[in-house]
Amino acid sequence: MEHTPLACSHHDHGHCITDALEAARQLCVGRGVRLTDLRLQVLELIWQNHKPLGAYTLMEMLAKANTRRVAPPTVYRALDFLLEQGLIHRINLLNAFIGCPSPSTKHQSHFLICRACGIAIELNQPELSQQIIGVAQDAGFQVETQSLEVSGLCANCAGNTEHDGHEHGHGHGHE
Amino acid sequence: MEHTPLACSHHDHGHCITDALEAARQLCVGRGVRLTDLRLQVLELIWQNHKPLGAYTLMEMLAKANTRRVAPPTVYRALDFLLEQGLIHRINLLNAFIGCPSPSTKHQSHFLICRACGIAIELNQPELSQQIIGVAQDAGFQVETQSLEVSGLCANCAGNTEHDGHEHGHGHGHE
DNA sequence: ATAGAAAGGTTATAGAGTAACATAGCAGGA
DNA sequence: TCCTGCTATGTTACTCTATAACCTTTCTAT
Repeated sequence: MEHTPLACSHHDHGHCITDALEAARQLCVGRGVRLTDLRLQVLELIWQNHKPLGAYTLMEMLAKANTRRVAPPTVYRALDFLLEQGLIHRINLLNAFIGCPSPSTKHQSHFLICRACGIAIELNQPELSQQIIGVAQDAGFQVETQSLEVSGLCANCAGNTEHDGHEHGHGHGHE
Repeated sequence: MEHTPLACSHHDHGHCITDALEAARQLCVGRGVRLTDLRLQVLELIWQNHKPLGAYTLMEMLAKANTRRVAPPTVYRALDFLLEQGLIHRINLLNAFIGCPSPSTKHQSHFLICRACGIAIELNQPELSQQIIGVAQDAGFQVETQSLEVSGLCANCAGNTEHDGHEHGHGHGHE
């Protein structure tokens, strides 16, 4: 990560990770479900940064970390568990997964995704959820899950491209 | 389709198709782009009903219709064209594609998707788009595309399951 | 006519996800 | 304690989704 993408710029990310892992541990204990080594390790890898990671990327990371190579079902099962517990979200736009910063409160999946640096910022907008439910109800539709994926440029990347020149669409390499 | 799923219930779908194809033709002429036989045929197949269709399903349909088998790149190129022209939308949740009823006006991709019958209902809610843009701006994020995919039960299916009993999750077969 | 661009054909492969079955590890009860 | 059953993980093979790379055909404009 060359120019430490945006939300990442000004925070101690180690703190994000330890907080997320501790929250996950407590939450699993409270629910009586088992946060095994593998599941914890996958969660930890997902939290390495604020960019969604694909299942196969995670497999490679696990292989590097463990010297053992895990097969797809292994990582998908861990991901399924984490999804069920609300510890991660799936970004359909990218076929990728990202850590949830507030797993203890039930909420919908609303993300801003930067096409330049790849970061995904989770929104916390209950009013937006409510408005969407309202619109759906007007159509007689009974909402179960919401997935909002907004693509564009994050504050950092939009700022950078504007300084660079007037261009805004070349996604200057990032990883 | 046994119990003609919802929005499909009470409309002349042949009309949907002819309207969509005519609109597509005019739009392409106006833009000076070529709506070739293949592209038109793919669009027509997508409009067969209001359910999103996968690329490989389309390939099979093309094979049946044409006696010739087309390879994946062929159908994906047609889909790319139709996406670029706004004639169809991609439903990320399903890896599938669906016709756009109003391709001439630029708009975002907002859908209600029934998990029981598979129908996808496109919303037309500029205020919702605006609210999303507003929320993004508050985070310094510059929006380029929006994808809202709401999953749940459509009016028809919610009604049916409630009458059937108290169950609501068996997605009683539909095709 | 003919060059260049655009569209489509073909082969091969990458990427994402799951089915089915085998094994290991952890629980609680006799 | 041992047994039993459940949960988690390992393994193999496969399906589904999508694209790379290269070639041929078909338009279009001069």
